[in-house]
Formats: sequence, C-alpha cells, structure tokens
Amino acid sequence: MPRPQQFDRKQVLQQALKVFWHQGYEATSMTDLMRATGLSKSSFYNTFASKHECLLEAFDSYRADRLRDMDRVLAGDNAKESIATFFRMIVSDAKAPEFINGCMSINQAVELAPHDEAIATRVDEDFQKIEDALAEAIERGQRAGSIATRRDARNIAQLMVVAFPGFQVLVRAGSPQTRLNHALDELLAILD
Amino acid sequence: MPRPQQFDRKQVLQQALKVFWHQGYEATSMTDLMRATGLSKSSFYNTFASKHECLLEAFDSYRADRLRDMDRVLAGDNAKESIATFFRMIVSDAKAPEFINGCMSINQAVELAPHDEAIATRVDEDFQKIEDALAEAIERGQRAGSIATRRDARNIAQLMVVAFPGFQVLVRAGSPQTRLNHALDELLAILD
DNA sequence: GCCATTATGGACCATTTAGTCCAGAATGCC
DNA sequence: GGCATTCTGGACTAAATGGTCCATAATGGC
Repeated sequence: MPRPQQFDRKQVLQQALKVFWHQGYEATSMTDLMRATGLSKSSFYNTFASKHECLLEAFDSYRADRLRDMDRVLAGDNAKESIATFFRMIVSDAKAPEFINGCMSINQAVELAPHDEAIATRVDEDFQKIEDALAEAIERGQRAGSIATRRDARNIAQLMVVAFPGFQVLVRAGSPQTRLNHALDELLAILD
Repeated sequence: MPRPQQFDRKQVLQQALKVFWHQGYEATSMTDLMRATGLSKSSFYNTFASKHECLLEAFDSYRADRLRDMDRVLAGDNAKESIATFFRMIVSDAKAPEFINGCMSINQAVELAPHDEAIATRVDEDFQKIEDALAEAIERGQRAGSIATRRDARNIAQLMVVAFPGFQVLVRAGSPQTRLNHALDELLAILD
C-alpha cells in the first residue's frame, strides 16, 4: 500500500510548539518551522493546511498537557498545599530554560487573541478552566480546613486567575526571583 | 533656510504607537506604519533610523505618559483609595476601545522582551517603578491609617506588580468584567 | 518484481518585507 | 527672485514571506 510517513506527527508538533512558544506566531517563519521539525515544505503542507493550522494543533496539544498537569497538581489531598504547589511551580520552573517562555496560553492571549477568533476562544476556555479548578480547590480546602478564610471561594479564584498571567508574564520577562517569591507568599496568605 | 518638516513628530509617534500597541511589533508592517502616520517612506526613514527605532521612541513616549498618569493617581491623599483607583482604571478602561489593547509595556514584556535587550531593559524598569510607587503608597497609607494591614508594604506591592500584568492581559484577551471586578475586590481586601 | 499509492525534495510562485535612493518640489533667508 | 537646504513621492532593491506543484523516490501488498 502507501508509503508510510517518515516522521512522527506528535514529535513534529512538539518541535513546532517549542518554536511558537518561544518566538510567538508572527516571529516564526516557515524556515524556522522546517528547521525545527526537520520536515520539508511539501511534507509540512501535506500534514498541515497552513502555518496557522499547525499553530492551532500544536497549541491544543500544549493546552491539553498543561491542563492535565494542573488537574493533577490540584488533586492533592491538602487543597492549600496543592494551590501553593501550582503557583510555586510557575515561579520555580522559571529557572528551567524550557519554561522560561512563560505559559503559551498567556503569550497568545497577548499576541493573537485580540485579532484571532480561534485563539481567543481557546484562551477564554483556558482562563475559565483555571478559574473553575482553583475555585473548586479552594472550596474543598475550606470544607476540609486547610484553608481558613471565609471569603468567597469563587472570588478568590478570580483573583488567582489574574495572578496567573501576572506570574507568567513576569517569568517570561525575566523578573527577579525575590519579587516572584514575595508575591507568591502574599497571594497564598489570602487563604489564611 | 531649509524647508520645514511637514508633519509633527509627536503626532507621528502617537499614530505609530497606536498601531504598535494594537497589533504588536512583528505584525505591524511598514505599510501599516505609513498608512497610520501619513508619512511617505522617505520621510519615515528620514525621521527614524528603522522600524525598530520608531518602536523604541513611540514606546518611550508611551511609558513616560503612563508613568506620569500612575504617579498622579497614586499621589492622592488617601493612599488606599489611590491604589484602588489605579487598578479600577485598568479594569474600567477596558470598556473604552482605546484601552482595550491592555498595557503596551506588558504586551512588549511578552512579545519582544525575551529577545530584545532594549525592550527588556525598559520593561524591567517599568515593573520596578510600578513596584516602588505602590510600595511607597502602601507605606504612606499604613502610616496615615487608610491601610489597616500590618503586612510588609514591599511584599504587598510585589503581589500587586504581579496583579498588574494579570489584569492587563485579561483586559486584552477580553475577559468578562465580573471576573476582573471580583479579582480587584479581593486584591484590595488585602489592604484591610 | 510489479503496481498502486503516498511521501518527499526542491524548484517555483506571487506577494510582501524592510530599507535605499534620487530627482524634484517646497521653503526661508537674503 | 534666486539660492541653499531640506523634505518628500515614488521608483527601486534584495531578501524573505507563506504557499503550490510536480517529478521522483519509497513503500506494502500481491
């Protein structure tokens, strides 16, 4: 039958993601994409309808991964500790060169969301999922006792949804660790 | 003597700023810039060394304006109210089409800062100035009594520096007002 | 080994990119 | 009005853009 594909679509997407994540969409050229994925132009366009479609697919796989990560972290028994870990990972991951790019959903909220419906929808969804997951964790912590505050869980979650892109942007911009750590301490203190 | 310039440099910068702010740097072409400023190519390059130099100059004038705005707002007698106003303006300005772009410093923290030294320096400086201004206001409020909390002013300011890009990104991404308002309430509650 | 089918390298495309350059128009001073 | 000087429209460039296409190579089933 047909000749089998010489490359792994998942790996290609992973490589494409790296460059989109690091450079942004507009700053990434087809040449960059071909170099990163190792694909020829024909193979690329045989696989993706366009550069933009490739972005969407790479972005979606990224989003799925990170949402899974989030759910796993927030699933810990001690809700307060889980939330602390969730944010602490953002800050400490900043030291790993891989994550110095911030969060791609946030980068795209800035770059394309205002002019790109498909991206805007995804970004909205991501924020909503983060808010819901945090609200649920906070409620759980309040019931179980690890979270002392009686303030409305949803409202606190909404502040944390604001803090999330805040941390990610500061990480991407290379903000000093002390600022991030102190901010994190203050954020978590709200739960007391 | 020489023929005088047919345009006002400040106005040109203002128009260039608009398009950089709205679209970002990479997505803005020389064609966009010429259309927005009304300048011909030769006049443009006679005025700015490059597209990038034009960005820097437009960005610097934007930064000066916004920093002045911030200082003015934070100079109010009631420090707590001043801080509230500072953040409330970000959220409510989101309704004005002019400010739906978020804050350009934040947009640039995401787009260029990671790969552009000149932008990174400016963005760092902006964050530092925001942090300093907020810390100073918080201390003032604590001394004067409008701010009740005894938590460290600098640390609270650092959380607010995180919240700042958070709000701006959500505004740019078109986040619902309720989320922004609730987040803001929670943020200000820290001062009590 | 042949065939049907798909993958692929590379040539090719029109368009757009940022940027240069020059000839001529406009101006202020004398 | 003439001159020195500067401004500016538009032609021009080389390179890069995203994307198309085809001839060929590779493959699995028979």
